[in-house]
Amino acid sequence: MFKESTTSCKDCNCKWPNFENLTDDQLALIDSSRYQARFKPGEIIFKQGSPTSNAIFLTSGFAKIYIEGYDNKNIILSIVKPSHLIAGPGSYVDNRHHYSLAAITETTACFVDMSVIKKLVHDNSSFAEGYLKDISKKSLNTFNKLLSFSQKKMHGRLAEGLIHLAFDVFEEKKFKCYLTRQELGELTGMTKESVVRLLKEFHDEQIIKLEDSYIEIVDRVKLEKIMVSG
Amino acid sequence: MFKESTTSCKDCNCKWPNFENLTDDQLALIDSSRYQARFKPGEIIFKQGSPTSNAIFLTSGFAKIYIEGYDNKNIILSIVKPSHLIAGPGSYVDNRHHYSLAAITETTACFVDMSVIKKLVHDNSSFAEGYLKDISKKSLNTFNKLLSFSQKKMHGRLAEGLIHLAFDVFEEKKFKCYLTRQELGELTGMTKESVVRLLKEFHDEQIIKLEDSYIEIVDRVKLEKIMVSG
DNA sequence: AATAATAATTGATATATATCAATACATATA
DNA sequence: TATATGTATTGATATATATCAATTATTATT
Repeated sequence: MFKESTTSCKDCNCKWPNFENLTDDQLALIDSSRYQARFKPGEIIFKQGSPTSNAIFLTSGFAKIYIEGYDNKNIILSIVKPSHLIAGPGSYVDNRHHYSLAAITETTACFVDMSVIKKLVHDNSSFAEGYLKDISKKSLNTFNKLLSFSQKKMHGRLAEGLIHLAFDVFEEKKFKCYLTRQELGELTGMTKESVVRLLKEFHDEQIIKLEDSYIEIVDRVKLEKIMVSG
Repeated sequence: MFKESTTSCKDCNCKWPNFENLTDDQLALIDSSRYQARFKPGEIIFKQGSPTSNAIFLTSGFAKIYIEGYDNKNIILSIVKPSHLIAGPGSYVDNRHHYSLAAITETTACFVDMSVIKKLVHDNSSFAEGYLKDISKKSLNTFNKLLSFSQKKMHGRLAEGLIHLAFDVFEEKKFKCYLTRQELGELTGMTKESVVRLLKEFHDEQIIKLEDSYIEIVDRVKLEKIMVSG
């Protein structure tokens, strides 16, 4: 990990949409407190338990947000990409991260001092509302995860995970799956062995196609059916 | 359910702590938009999917917040009591409730127009921060629920649920358990039959004591051990 | 290119927990 | 008081999924 400095926030093409609510001065404030760093796949950007000193914005690459649970079992909450805010709910509770963030590809990230974000939340009510919307949306995602994990069977959860990866994260029906089988399991709540078996099953039934490190959604309709029914 | 009108917000002894951040005028605004109603056990206060027109504050009694999942299986997210805000994350996303709220005891509740709350969030940044803190805290609770549900075994989850009920909700080590076995299952992620069997097991091991509709935490230390290890 | 380390795969087995079915109990209703 | 409805309990059985163990690929390192 080494430091790097590129553009300014003002002309960043992957800035958080909520930054539109800031004045030029306010955006400049973010810019001045910001620093950028690069991470290799697997490197930890921040760690569960550490202080929430910074908000993070990816400027390139993908990373995983994951809860480190009991005996080394993780739950991947989401795969994040540029133009999203990454600031845990801990920032407004106990100033601690309640999950970890790690790069899954080569990644560049901007660090913005959390006190600057908080100041802007305080000074600019539209920005505060944008922040509120953001964490509300994330809260709903967690609800959905809770529901999936506790009421769906493996097939349904894996289908859901694959659809999410293809259409929300990588935005390609055929995508390079940077996640290991282990990580796919952490995303969908099952063991890596089960992931292997089910992926093979979906492949054999020609719902998906496995090719090298690529996964292609072949029959989206069927996969969605499995997602809702299973 | 019939309407009822008692005190004002100003001298309500169970108002949401974040109301301290409001001016007298702002609190009066809430007061004027507020109306109060009474519910019998089991009655639904609001329903998942309905518009988030109002924020709710209980003034007496207990209620359950629950997600209605697939084939009539619910997840009870929490048991709520007076002096807490009840306003789903949907208010800032799609204006729909993503969970239902139902009384579990005789309950009185205040309804406050959500547009008033939103106006105050917009006008009063301290109030907005209080709101932010509140939903952040709830978000962390959901993380914990996700973790419990996906990584703990039944024993651990039940122990966690009982401790929560005794010490956070009813605030008595011996409490009248208004929840049915079915509901205890929805709270802890298991079937009613499993609840029955495990409660009996805890009772036989003298960790808890079951007496009529009361549950008493007899050996809190042991129960906490089960909670973290299970 | 050779070796080590990590990830993927496969099969056999164990286990936690749900489901089903029947009965007993409690509470509400006529 | 009798009847109906919902809830609690118990036991037997089914099943989804994890765990364990061994093998094969793949990727990184010397």
